Amino acid sequence: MKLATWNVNSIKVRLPQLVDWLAQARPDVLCLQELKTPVEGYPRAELEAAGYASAVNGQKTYNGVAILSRASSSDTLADIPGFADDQRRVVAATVADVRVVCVYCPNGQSVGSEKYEYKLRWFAALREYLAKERAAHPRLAVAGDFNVAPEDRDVHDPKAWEGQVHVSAPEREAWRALLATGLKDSFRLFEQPEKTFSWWDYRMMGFRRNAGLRIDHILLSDELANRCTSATIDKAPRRLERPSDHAPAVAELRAA
DNA sequence: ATGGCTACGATCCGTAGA
Repeated sequence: MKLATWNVNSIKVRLPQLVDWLAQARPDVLCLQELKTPVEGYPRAELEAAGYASAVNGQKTYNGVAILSRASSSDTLADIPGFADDQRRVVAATVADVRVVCVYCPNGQSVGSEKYEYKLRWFAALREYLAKERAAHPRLAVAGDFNVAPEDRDVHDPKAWEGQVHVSAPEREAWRALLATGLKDSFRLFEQPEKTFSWWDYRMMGFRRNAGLRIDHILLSDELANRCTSATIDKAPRRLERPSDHAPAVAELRAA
């Protein structure tokens, strides 16, 4: 099974690139973030024509997530149960024998801001929810835009970013608390090239300078981590005209 | 130089992203 995640920064703008990428990469499951459209505007028919079913949790203008799958999905769940939130950031579904949770974690704006406090509250709620998913599903994958660079090697310029949002100690602690529910960062199961990132600022020629962060992740329960044969970031879509500022992360699992 | 793009929905600027 090939699992992927991609923050597309508007599914309407990126639909042609998305359809091309699906045809070329042929993931079995793709988690999408920042759809920026309500479910009524979601291009379900176009993606069905491309061979993919969709579980969608949409919202006008902001946020919005979906799980695309070649096989049909079941037991779809929108949002974090019991966490009052008007931002559509989570959708979960079961595909074949794998429970998939797609997340668009809050940005946090700046350390100490109201949005930062929201980010930390949100991560605490996500952790409680994932602990339950993990207890119910030994084969669990959690994929998305986490808006956290877990370690300094996930940051192009750790000195410049020190203490900033995406790398601050409380955010990294919240990240480790997610892993402590029984999940592994698939990317770090393998030797990786240095300075591999998943997001680059649109400004200041961020991509050309490889001034990026690794903030898009695929977490796997132990059972799936044991089946994982590769974990990569596909930079090709970031090179296109009018790209998303994020690149897809991909993890491959061998059959059980 | 604390800006610089990009998307959106409101209008020709403000909000948000990271």
